[in-house]
Amino acid sequence: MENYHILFPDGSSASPSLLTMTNHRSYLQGNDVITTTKVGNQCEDLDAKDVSSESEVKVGKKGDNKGMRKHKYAFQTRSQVDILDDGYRWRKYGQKTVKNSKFPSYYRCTHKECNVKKQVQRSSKDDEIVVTTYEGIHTHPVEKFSENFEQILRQMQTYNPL
DNA sequence: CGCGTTTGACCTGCGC
DNA sequence: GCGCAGGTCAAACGCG
Repeated sequence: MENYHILFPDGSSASPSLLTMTNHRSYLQGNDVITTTKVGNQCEDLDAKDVSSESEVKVGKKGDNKGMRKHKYAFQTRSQVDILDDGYRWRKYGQKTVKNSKFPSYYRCTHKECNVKKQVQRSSKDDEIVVTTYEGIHTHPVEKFSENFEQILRQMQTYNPL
């Protein structure tokens, strides 16, 4: 029932007992699999690999590279629902039809002066796979606790020194 | 009434 | 330079 595990960038996985699913079973149901996935400059990395590391993505157009960095990392979740309750409040600001019948949705953190974005899209090949891409670092604490994601983020921070 | 979603238009980067 | 595709804006709308 609670067949649920998380794959971390170093290849280790969290035991299901580490995660308290009580309050979030409606979001993450049995057989859910969360996989942290590297996001390079191209999002096609998402479909290619299932385990790699969080990365800092250099943002900057050619000829105007100021060396500015953005943190960007992604989850692959196997779930029927798109929206993971990660403890933050998200406001949807766009949805776009893309060629390969994918429908990415774009969300922004509603907290003022916190322009963290996330993009949610379903995998083109496996309809049950939801790819959630986070971009940016929250400048404020979580607004409500989500125990399973707290664990995830705690692990993620190991790879995200700030 | 305030906040979040929907949705078409608009903007911008990139390949040809 | 042009056109396409991805990303964002913002007005209208819905819901609690």
